[in-house]
Amino acid sequence: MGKTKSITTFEQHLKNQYGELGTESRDQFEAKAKSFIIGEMLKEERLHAKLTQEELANKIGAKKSYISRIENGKTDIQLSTLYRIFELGLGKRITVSVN
Amino acid sequence: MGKTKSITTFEQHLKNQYGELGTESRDQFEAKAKSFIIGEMLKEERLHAKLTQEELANKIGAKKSYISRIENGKTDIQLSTLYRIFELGLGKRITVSVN
DNA sequence: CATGATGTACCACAATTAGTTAACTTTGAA
DNA sequence: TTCAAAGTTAACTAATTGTGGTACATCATG
Repeated sequence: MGKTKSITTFEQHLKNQYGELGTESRDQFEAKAKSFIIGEMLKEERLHAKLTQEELANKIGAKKSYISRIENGKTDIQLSTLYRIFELGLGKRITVSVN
Repeated sequence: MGKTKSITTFEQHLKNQYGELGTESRDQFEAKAKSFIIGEMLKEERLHAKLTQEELANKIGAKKSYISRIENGKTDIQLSTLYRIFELGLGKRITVSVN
């Protein structure tokens, strides 16, 4: 069974990192929250696979600094990147579903 | 219950659209296949909501041509774009899970 | 503490998406 | 068939990811 994380779990954490909602819209805030969640999932899976950021980066032809940025939710990644990292890099299967 | 589509479903369709696997790598091929699947999901949900591409575009502050490109899998979108379209535009919830 | 391994931040640039406009094509209904 | 609405495509610009490289920070452990 796959793991799914709720956005609410990280809301407080994000407020600490980015400050209270104010200047930015709710949408932008949620986008950051979701990048953060993806990052958390990646870190979890990477550690589970016992790989360092550098090893994972090598597997997909990227640099460790890039993996770090994604894990910390600092960048909005493309779908193809999501697949490349999880499937090519970690041998996991990504599923996107609409509810 | 959310809908999930398999990549294999569209493999033949993609071969028709892009030709046989050859010059491009399997990875690139799968990336296209997945963009296509996302597009199919979007079209399905949009029609279910009884919206035209233009109406959906207006809801998220975009143009109909952009929606069309996504529905036809012609562009590799960012995660934030995926969320914006489905959640803001269609009121649906996107879930990304790792198996 | 000292050292090496791991992870993060910063800066710069190339490649690609995001977004617009406008023309063209398809579809469906009168 | 005609016409308008809906959808597709191309061309182009602007914004941002993707990427490399380097320096810095953190962590674990002898």
